[in-house]
Formats: sequence, C-alpha cells, structure tokens
Amino acid sequence: MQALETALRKLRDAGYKITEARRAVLNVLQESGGHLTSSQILARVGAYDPSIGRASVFRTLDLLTSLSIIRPTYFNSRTPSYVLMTQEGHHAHIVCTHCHATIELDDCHVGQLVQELEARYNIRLAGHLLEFYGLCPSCAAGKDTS
Amino acid sequence: MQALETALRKLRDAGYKITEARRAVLNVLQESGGHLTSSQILARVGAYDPSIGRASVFRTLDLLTSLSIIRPTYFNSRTPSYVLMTQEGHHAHIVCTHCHATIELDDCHVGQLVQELEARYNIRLAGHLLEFYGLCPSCAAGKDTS
DNA sequence: ATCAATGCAAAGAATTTGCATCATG
DNA sequence: CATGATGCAAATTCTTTGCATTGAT
Repeated sequence: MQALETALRKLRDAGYKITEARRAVLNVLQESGGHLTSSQILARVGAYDPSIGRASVFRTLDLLTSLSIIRPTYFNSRTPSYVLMTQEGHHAHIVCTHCHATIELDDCHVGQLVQELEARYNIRLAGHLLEFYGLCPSCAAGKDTS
Repeated sequence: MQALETALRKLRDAGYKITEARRAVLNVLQESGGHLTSSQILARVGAYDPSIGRASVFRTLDLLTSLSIIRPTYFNSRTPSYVLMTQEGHHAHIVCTHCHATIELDDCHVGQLVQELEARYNIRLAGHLLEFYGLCPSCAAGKDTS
C-alpha cells in the first residue's frame, strides 16, 4: 500500500511532477500485486484512462526504472515484467522454470550480506533484486502445463 | 571457463544439438565476461562468423534462456543484458544506478537461504540471480559519467 | 540417412521521436 | 504562468515467422 506513496515521494524528491500518466502506471502495478509486461501495462492503463498515450507509458516506465522505483525482471522468458519495489527498494521471488508460476517473498534475508558488500566495495547499496528458480511441486511431479 | 563446457553439456543433456550458432553465442558471452544486450550479441556473432543469421541468434537466446543457461538481467535500464550463469546456475552482481558500472560477485552467499526456502515451499531451487544496486564510489563522490 | 536447426528476407511487434498543446507546481 | 509532460501518429528498431536447404548425430 505505502509502496505507492513511497514511489510518489521518490518521484517528487527527484524533482519530477506527479502526473496522471505516472499515477496510472503506478496504480496499475500496485493493483496487479505482481509482475506485468509492458503490453499488459499498456492495456491496463488504457482501460483505466483511455486518454493516456502509449508514449507516456513508455516514458514513465523509463523514468520509474531509472529511479529504481520499479524494476524489470525476467523469468524464464526474454520478455520483461515490471515489479514495484518495496519501500526499501527490494524485491524477491521464486519462479517455476516450467510453468512460470511465481511465489513472492516478503523478506529478502540478505541484510547481513548487504553490509559485508558495502564494506568490501565501499559502496552504499540502495536495494536489490533476488530471483530464485526451480521446478514448482506440481511441475516436478506430473508433466502438466506445457 | 568451464561455464562454457557446462553450458554445452546442459544443451546436450536436454536433447539439443551443438551447432555453430549455439557455440558462437556461448563463446561471445563467455569471452565478454559480462553482460551483453541482444544487439551486442548480434554484432559480435556477426563478426565472429558472418554466416550466422539473426534469427538463429534469437532462437538461440530463447533456447538458452529457457534452459537457464543464460539469463537476461536488467540494470537500471529497460534493455536486457544476457549473462552466462555459473556452473551451479547462479549469478550475482552490483550495478551502479548512475554510470551502470558493474561488479561481478563470484560468491552469492545465499546457500543458507536457499535451503530454508526449499524446505518452506517444498521446491527444488536450481539457481538464482542476485542483483544489488547503489551508487559506485566515483559516482557518489563527483558528478562524472552522465 | 534423418530430422532438428539454419539462413534468408519479409511480416509483424514493439518502442521511440518530433512537435504542437496541455497541466502541474 | 513557465516549463515539464503529454498525446498523437509516423518513423524506427527489434523480433519473429515461413520455408527451402543444410548439417549434426
């Protein structure tokens, strides 16, 4: 929920205006609760407010990505899906390499590692993305989804 | 080095032929030692062996991705870069959100977490991708690279 | 020898751009 | 009000497809 507010604040802090298009993209991602490809985002934004143009959606995706407010992730396909990062700039999930089902993880458990890396490389880490993959129980069992 | 041999073995094991195009894409990725976008791969494969067509390169990227031999990753841009996964199916790096410089990490340090997740979700995890981002020392200090 | 994999070039998507207009701060 | 942001639609770039041919096993 506050992911959205955090996102808006980050935008403002970086000196960008809060416009309809930006609000729409963030809303759509927020409400999906998961991962959406650019086509899905385009479609949903169009449904939400038909007056918003394609170009603005892409421009917004660029902006939000460059600010690390959203992040493109790839499962086992070459088509990216965008996720809204948490307030702290994290995201973690498990993806099935067969059926592409995903399990969202709320805790990344890498706090310790972050500190080690920050010390070793003298860098301040603002966030991270952690993606695990494997066969989900049902795909491992039977050969269902193709 | 053996990343390449591992990749070839995985291909064979999955029942695919080892062809010139596939070898070329893997070589190019291996030699780059890092991340290449599809255009970069196309260009380098073309230089390496001009007789290999675009379509085969894309088909190879699809195949290698679906087998988790390579993986598209997004730094802070919406253009994917492909990386060759390690023998164990891992990859980890730190990216500067400003200049996009990357530091490759050889150890992912998430072994413990993997076991916990496998137990909790009853799933066998075959690998993972871990991406940290923040400002690298030089970008944090001066305002250089644009 | 067999059938997966390929190259080619055309078709189809996806994304970006230029510019006049609009809306946010 | 001033400028950043937008919508539109054309231009561009990227990716996929169909099919005859080739090559890996």
